Formats: sequence, structure tokens, C-alpha cells
Amino acid sequence: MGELGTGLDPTRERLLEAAGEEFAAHGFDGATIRAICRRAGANLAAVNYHFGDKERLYYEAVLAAHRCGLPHDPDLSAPPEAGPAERLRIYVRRFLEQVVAVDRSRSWHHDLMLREMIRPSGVCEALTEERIRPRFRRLREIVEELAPGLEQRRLDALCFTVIGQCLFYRMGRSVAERLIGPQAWARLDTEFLADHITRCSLAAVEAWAAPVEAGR
Amino acid sequence: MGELGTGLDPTRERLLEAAGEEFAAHGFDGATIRAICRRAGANLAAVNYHFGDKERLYYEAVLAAHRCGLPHDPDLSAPPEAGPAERLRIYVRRFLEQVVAVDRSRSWHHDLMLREMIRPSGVCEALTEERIRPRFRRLREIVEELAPGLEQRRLDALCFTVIGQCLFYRMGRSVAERLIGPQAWARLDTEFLADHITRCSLAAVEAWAAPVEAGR
DNA sequence: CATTGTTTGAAACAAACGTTTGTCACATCG
DNA sequence: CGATGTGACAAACGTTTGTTTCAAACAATG
Repeated sequence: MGELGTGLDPTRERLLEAAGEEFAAHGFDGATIRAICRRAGANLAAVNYHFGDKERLYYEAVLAAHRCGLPHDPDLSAPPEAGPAERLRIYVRRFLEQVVAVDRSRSWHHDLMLREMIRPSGVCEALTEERIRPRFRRLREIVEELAPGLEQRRLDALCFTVIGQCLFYRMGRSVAERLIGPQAWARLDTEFLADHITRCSLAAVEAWAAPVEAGR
Repeated sequence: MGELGTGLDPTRERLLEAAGEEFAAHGFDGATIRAICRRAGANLAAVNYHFGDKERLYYEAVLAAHRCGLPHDPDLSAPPEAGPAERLRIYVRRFLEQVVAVDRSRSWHHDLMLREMIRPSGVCEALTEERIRPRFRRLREIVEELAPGLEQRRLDALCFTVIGQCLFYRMGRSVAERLIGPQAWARLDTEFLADHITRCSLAAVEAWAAPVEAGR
């Protein structure tokens, strides 16, 4: 299992891990300090001792979960000489692998962020600046390179076209799976979706690109 | 204010309305029966009398909210002789108007559904079948008409490309607004987004409809 | 008017909640 | 050695939760 930080206090680390899973599963109100401590094998008073109160535990747990859950920026592995289309494909694939794909026990990290999206708390700001904005900036660079000279809001909307497609398979999973059936849903594997979203996004960008025929 | 049903009991109706807002704002665990009854101007025991317990109140409130919140199918107003592209534009616009656009007090209806998407409860099934599947079926018909003969999972993915783009502006609003700034976010009005998403989706569909060119 | 069934009212219930307390174990350092 | 500070522990704190109780108020019907 992945360590949540470099802290030297093992109890504190176990509390952060347990709190992340409990908060992700039941939300801030639904999760109880007793369940968190039980899962962490710690005493009930440990939360108050290490974090002060439930709210600060939540704050620390969300930040710790995402500092460890997302290894690094998703498109750093792209060869620098690759074209923007290829970098977009890698970006989408990494996005799907990390956010959407359910690799068993590591799925709860992003449930925390989905809850923050619906009703953002104080930690949402730090989370956005620290983890999301770097990714978004790289996506914007790719789209900007694919279609130079677009107005600002068109550029924003095109980035959201990419992100929206990816995020749907995480956020709308429960409904989407019921809509098309479990077996059809299972056929939408990461490989297929990455290819689908990439090609759709490229077509969308080209549709808005400068009237000059933009060869890629 | 919109009535939540045709029931004859005014207290029951006020409880449903108040419960919807409280559950949408704070979730099932966060909302309290006391706050609901206070908002509805009803006695604390009214919930137990009319609905039995909190869970059945939640179930009824979610269903009632969506039975009244979404007036009718979004694309019924499309002229029957309109082409699929024009019907897609109307579909997207209605989707954005109803789900995304914040028309003051009616915004909480869809918060309920977003919460159901993250952690579906028993009502999610009824909600999907009753309110979402009819819309999804119509979208599939449009896409099928735009690009006949596609394989099933490509058709599904293309529908999700449309829905994912629309839903993002609702689900990712808090994060997206912070990412691009409030003033840039304000410029993404419904009219602009409807046009953007429609054109992007049409380009995406055409990318897969065309005879298979050399893929990756 | 008396009776019946239905709805509301204030009060209380046990359980669970977040938080606090006081104490004990243990390591560190003068 | 004693003094000091850190952390774990059981127990209890006061509050809030969902739920229940029972009597009063009401409308409808005989």
C-alpha cells in the first residue's frame, strides 16, 4: 500500500489513510471519527490529539490522498518531440488510467474530489491550485498548439470538451452502466475510450481551428 | 413556486419540497429531519407520520423533485421535419438550460442527481429508468441518424461524448470557474456553450462516420 | 351532541455523535 | 535519580440525531 506522506508518526499516517477512505465512502457528515479510528487501529482521542478536530482531519486527509494518489503530471512521459496530437492522446490515456480506471483499492481518492466538486469545502481551493491547475495548463498548451490563435473562451471550452468526456466515465458511471447494460459498459475499456476521446477531441479542435486548412 | 405533486395534503407537499432542498444541500446524512420540518413549517413528528422514516422521505423527495423539475423531454419541441443536426442542437440547448443553467431556486433538483451519481442509493434506479433513459434514447436516435451503421459501443461512446460535455459544466463548475477565473466563466453563457458543444459533437460524429481513414 | 378517524403538537426516548478529560506508559534529558 | 514532554488509552462529557409517545385539535359522520 502506498504511504500517504513522509511523516514519522505511524498513527498519524494510518489516520490519514483511514480518514480518506471513510470520507470518500460516506462524505464528511456520514463518516464518523469512531469508524476512522477503528479502521486505523487508533484510539478515539487520537484525532483530536493529532489534528485538533474532524474538519482539520478532513482537510489533511484530502490533501494527503491526492498528493499520493496522483503520482505526477500525466503527460510528462510524452516524448518532447512528439506532436500535439500524440501528446493529447497520451494526456487522455493517463487521465483515464488515473481518474477513471478502477484499480481496486485506489479508487476512493477521486471520490473525494467528486464530492468537493458538488459541494466544495475549504480544501477545494488548495486541491485545485496544487493538483488540477498544472494538468489543466498542460492541456491548454496542447490545444493551443493544435489550433493557434483561438479566442480565449473557445480555448477554454475546447479544454472542457476533452476533460468533460473523460470525467463522464467516472462521474456518470453508475447511471451510464445502467443505461447501456453491464456487458456493453465492460466493453468500454480504457484503451478504447482513450482512442475514442482523443479522436473526438481532435475533430472538435479542428472544427474550430482557423479557416485556413490546418494540416497536422 | 412549483408544486411537487397533485397530492391533496399540503403538509406532505411542503415536506417534500423542504426535504428536497435540504437533501440537495447537505446530502442524506447531513440533512436533518429537524431542519426539514422547520423549513416546511411542520411538526417534527410529521415526517414519521407521512413517510414512516427518513429514508422513505428521501426516496419520495428525490422522485418528486425530478418529476416536477424536468418539465418534459428536452427535444419534443424539435420540429419533426428538422434534420438530425438541428435536432442535436436543440437537444444540447435544452440539456444545458435545464441541467446546467442556474435559474435561481430550481438548481437544487440536479444536485440530488449528482449525489446519486457518486453514491447511488435505491432511488437511483427508478430515477434512471423514469427520467434519464427516455432522454438517452432520443439522443441515441439522433446520433444513429447522423452516422448510420456504427457499431454499438461506438454509438454509446458518442452519446457519452455529448452528455459528458454538457454535464461537465454542471459537475465541474466549482473547479472550472476557479481554473479560468470568474469573468471568463461568466462569458461561457448557455448560448455559447450550446453552439460549442453541438459543433464539437457533430465533428466528433463525422470523424467516426466517415469511411475509416488511416487511424492511428 | 357524541363518535370516529385523521392530523398536529410538545415532550421525551435511546442511540450515536464530536469532543474533552484525566491517567498511565515511556522516552528523553538535566 | 527525578523532571519533563509526548502519545495512547478508557471513560465520560454535553449535544444532536432519528424515532416514538401520547394527548389535544380538527373534520366528518351517526
